[in-house]
Amino acid sequence: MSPRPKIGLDISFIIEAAGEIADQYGVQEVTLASLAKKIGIRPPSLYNHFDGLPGLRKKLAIYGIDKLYEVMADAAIGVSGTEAVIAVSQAYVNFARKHPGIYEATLLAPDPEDVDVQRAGAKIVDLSVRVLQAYHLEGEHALHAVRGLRSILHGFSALEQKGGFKMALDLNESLLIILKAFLAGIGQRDRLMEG
Amino acid sequence: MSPRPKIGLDISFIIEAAGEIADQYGVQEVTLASLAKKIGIRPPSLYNHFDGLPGLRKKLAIYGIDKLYEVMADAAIGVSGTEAVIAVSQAYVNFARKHPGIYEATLLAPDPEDVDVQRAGAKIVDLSVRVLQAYHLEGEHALHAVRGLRSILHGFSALEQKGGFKMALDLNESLLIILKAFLAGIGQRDRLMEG
DNA sequence: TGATAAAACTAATACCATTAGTTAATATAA
DNA sequence: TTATATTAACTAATGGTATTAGTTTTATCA
Repeated sequence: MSPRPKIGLDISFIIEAAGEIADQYGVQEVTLASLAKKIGIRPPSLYNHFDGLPGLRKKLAIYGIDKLYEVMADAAIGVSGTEAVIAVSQAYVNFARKHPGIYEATLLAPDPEDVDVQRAGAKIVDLSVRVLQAYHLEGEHALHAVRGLRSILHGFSALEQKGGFKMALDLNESLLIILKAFLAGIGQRDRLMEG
Repeated sequence: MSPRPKIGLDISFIIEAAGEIADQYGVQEVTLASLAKKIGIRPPSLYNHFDGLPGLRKKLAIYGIDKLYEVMADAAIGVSGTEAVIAVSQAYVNFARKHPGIYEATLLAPDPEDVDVQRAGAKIVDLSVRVLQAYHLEGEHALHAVRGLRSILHGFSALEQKGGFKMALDLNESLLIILKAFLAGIGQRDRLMEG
């Protein structure tokens, strides 16, 4: 059928290089110029591998979402209930800490509605739904809970990264307390009755 | 002492113009070129008002934080307890919806450790602490709770903006459920005993 | 071996921030 | 009121950026 591409730079290799730049210098430093320099080619040559800077950002976003999913799924192995939610959450936050640039790139896709981006993100949503099923939430309540968990995890990660938490107070302890509070609130049935 | 500046463009006017560009076209479109064009001067002239693009970003961040604080403080008037927390939270999220570019700029200061930026942000933290005092949290617990609330609000706002919530599910309902769950969990004393 | 297609390249363009140096106008001081 | 100092605009020039067009090299396949 279609002839194999000539032996050149592998697209995965290129995206990984972009991820390294993002983690090391920040996602804004991922330019066609810096990326080309890192892998030893000229900027225009990159257009053979993706559609300009927007194309690179999309591929990097999907790459990051996939990597994030992997560490979350791995953390979910062998645990259940609240313990599983916390393990998955800590994996999420630790990924953002270890790969600040790649994590930031996960939300920097030029078009969030893009099918490929959506499909990658859906896996994380599905995993979150499964892990929260221990709380036996009814119907839409499970979806609200997923939004809450994701809001906490992204908000916490982003604020930690951008220097939003300035107090001298243990960050891991904060995360644990926040998660436990949210999960306890999600778990109780009569929450809506009170004052 | 120091002579008054000649009648020229007011810095507040310039920053407001930058905010309009941010809200209309996205914060990435706030360039010295686009801003100069909007206010009818040449790009280099802007250097008389702030120190290049980083200087503009810092001023825009502080401007946004101040505006966000205003709507939050206004929402806190005449309410107390859980009602106050929810009112302030909704004001936060609504500000991010109404001013997506300005909101995004609040976290885009070139140096988050900058004294002026910190001072602006501290007012929001203080307000959050005061509003959460209804829960009579002991010592550090109040600070963990503030971090949690801020994580939820920023995470929710950012994900809503970046298209992170794709399900057809009412967003305001999600926010309310998330907040009530978190606050219920924060409120109960024996949370740490369970499973 | 020869044809094809991929992937590199050079050259050129347009837009961006930034710096240097200049000019005009205003406010302050005598 | 006049002279001076200061502010805020300007033009011109530089270097970095993405991007397009057109060319060349090279690997793969028939």
